[in-house]
Amino acid sequence: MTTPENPRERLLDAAGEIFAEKGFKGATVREIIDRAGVNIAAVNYYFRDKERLYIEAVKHAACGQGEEPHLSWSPDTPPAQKLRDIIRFQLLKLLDPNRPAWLARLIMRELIQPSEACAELAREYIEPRSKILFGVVRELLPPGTPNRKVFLTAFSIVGQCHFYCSHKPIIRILIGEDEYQRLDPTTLAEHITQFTLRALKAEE
Amino acid sequence: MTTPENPRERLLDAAGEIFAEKGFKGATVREIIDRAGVNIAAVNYYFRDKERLYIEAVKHAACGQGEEPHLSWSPDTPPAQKLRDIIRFQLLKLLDPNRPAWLARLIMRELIQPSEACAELAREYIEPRSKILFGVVRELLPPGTPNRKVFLTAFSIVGQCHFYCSHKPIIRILIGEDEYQRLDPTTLAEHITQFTLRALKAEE
DNA sequence: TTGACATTAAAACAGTTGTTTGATACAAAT
DNA sequence: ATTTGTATCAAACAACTGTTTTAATGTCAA
Repeated sequence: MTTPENPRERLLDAAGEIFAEKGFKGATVREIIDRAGVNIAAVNYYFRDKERLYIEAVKHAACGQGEEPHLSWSPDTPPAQKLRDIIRFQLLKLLDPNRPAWLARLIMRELIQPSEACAELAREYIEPRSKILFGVVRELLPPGTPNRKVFLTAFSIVGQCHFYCSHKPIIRILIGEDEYQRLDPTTLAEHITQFTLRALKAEE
Repeated sequence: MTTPENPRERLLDAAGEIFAEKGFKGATVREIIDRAGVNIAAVNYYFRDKERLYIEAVKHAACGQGEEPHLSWSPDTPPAQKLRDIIRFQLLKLLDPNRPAWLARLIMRELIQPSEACAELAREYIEPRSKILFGVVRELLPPGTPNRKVFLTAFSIVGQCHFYCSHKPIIRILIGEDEYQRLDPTTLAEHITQFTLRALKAEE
């Protein structure tokens, strides 16, 4: 990512990063303008104040996040393979250090303390994705399985995945830094997939 | 819960609440001492500074929240029953409406932005508890199962439980308020236990 | 060149922050 | 009664915060 030369976007980039890292109160405008390499008066000039900068930074981060590779299967793909793809895709997105990780933190902050900035973000982003998982789970379960069982199963899957992201600091302490480093997304994806498939296969 | 009259605990209670609500930076010591009804110098007197107050407040909220019924089984308890007890116990604690709601937010803040409190909490509180779960999982898996598989399995279990706490707002949106209200801890515990036991039984 | 406008710069502002001070009240022990 | 130590208080402190001001700079058309 090349750093843009116009101060407005430089501010947005720096702000998104630092706001995600330290929260709204924890981040100072001086630190932001310092990383952006602009004068402090620029935040008042391009945005009204710190809060307006925050809102714009969140929107900028959410929209500018590049296109995602869509999950699309051929009609005869076995549901077990679809499940594997979903889990792997999710874990890669949650744990890949190459990806800008601070967007996830921004969203987790909004989970705890929602602001109007990204209130609708979770809804527009998560809901369509969960619909896909619900469908695959329904394929894997016996026909006529009640709705409740479907999403309980789906939550068991997603819960396993997100745990490695949301509770990362604690996992790191529990199993030690060395062991943690060996937990690559592919290994985890395979474990969760097998774990889930066994639980579902024994279902009937 | 009656408010204690000694300033130290009054500070801890007020601090936990406000830190959870606004985060470490967002909360001011003046607001805390105001709610606690003590003088501002008390935070320096009983704790060294704001940060030490924060650490103690987190630990106080996580651990000191009433005595826990200890998990103790007779030597001939089958491991499957132990697992069921652990899951049920955990979910009851995570979703108990009597438990102040701000406790979860406080811990989630630590997960997003770990401070020294997170490390102390993990070592003093979480580690001993996880040891118990690791032991039960080891009983459930075939003898000689490698360590990594043990805690991957344990994380699959804990991940399923904590998901209902950490992602509560999203679950509420996804399945609707009515359906959410019907998700009592007992139902969830039974689902997760069955799900896990099936995954492990098919193991061999 | 001149003037108007957009942009950047440094400094100052006013308010809030965490923290410390020094005095005071109270109790128990000498 | 005097001393000793604990606990509490109002007040002040120094540092940092977001924001504003004011001046300087650059750009481009007339």
